Amino acid sequence: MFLSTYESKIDAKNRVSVPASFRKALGGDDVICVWPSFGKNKNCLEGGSKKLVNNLYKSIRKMKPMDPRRQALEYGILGECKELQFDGAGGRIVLPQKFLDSAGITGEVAFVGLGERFEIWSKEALEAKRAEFIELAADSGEMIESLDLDFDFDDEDVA
Amino acid sequence: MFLSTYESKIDAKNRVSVPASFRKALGGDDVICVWPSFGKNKNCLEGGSKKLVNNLYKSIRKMKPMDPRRQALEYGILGECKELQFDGAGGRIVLPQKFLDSAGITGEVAFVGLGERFEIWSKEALEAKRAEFIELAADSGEMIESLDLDFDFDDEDVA
DNA sequence: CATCAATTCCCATGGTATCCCTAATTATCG
DNA sequence: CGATAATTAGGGATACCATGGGAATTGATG
Repeated sequence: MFLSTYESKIDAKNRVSVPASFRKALGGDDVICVWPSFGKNKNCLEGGSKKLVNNLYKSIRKMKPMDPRRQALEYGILGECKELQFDGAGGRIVLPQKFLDSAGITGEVAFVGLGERFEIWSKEALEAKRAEFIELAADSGEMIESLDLDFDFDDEDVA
Repeated sequence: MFLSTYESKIDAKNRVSVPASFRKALGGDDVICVWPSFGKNKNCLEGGSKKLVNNLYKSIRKMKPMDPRRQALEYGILGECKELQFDGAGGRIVLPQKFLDSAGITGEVAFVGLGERFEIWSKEALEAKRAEFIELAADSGEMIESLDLDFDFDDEDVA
């Protein structure tokens, strides 16, 4: 499970360190999947394990062929997704220039863990985004307690 | 179940002892999850077991993708939550500097048990907060008696 | 076939976080 | 009240991680 936010730098070769905890969450996988987010006001990259993309693919195949949502997912994710390999023991990946451009990333990036997927933001863009939703957020305690958290949990469900 | 309030000090390495009773409430888990509260006037950290976060995650996944509450929870909790490991047998965790800053914590902290979750306050901030509550609280006896306490209680339900 | 550019691989280093051992304080029990 | 255990707190050594640079490899081009 990807959690928390980590900041990291991109070097002249477009290399970036994937946070160690994210690598652990991959459970030994030596690849990671990344694609540009196509949400309206989400100027970032998204990513996850190979398994996540596989599951996504399975879900897509269950949708009706002409469903516009299906097409959006097919072209937006499967069609754009890159399987990036870690550089040796360093735990770095190389982000394609095209991806960096589309997310407006230059020097510093932030990895944001969101459960079974994560997002990669330009550091500044993320700060702006955060300010935006904190406005919207009510009291987090209330929000938590409004949820049904009282059920048994099976660890197998979440990596 | 996290109950009561305990005070504790932060050392130069940002280490803090988690109250023994809280550790027992975790039932042998060697990690604890903490994130900054994003409520408007809640200048503290929140935390709970890994299981709590997992359940939270499951609840979030049931919400509509574009629900602003969902995004607030995703970015506010999952995106911020750190899985902190206990330092050996000592029962201490290291709080990230960022967290301390956001909660205005310097030297002394207070753990406040709230059932499934707990809060970590700067000692002074909590005292101020308490004074505020006591202002608001009318007759606490009446308040307790207004609750529905007439049900069977099963110890198993609460860790 | 030679040259240049781009990418991949490998090692080096500085900083940080983790682990381990020890002392002081507090709680528990006889 | 005294003795023992458990918890909290402090400091040093170690391992890990993020990052930088250089060498080797590949691929494209003339």
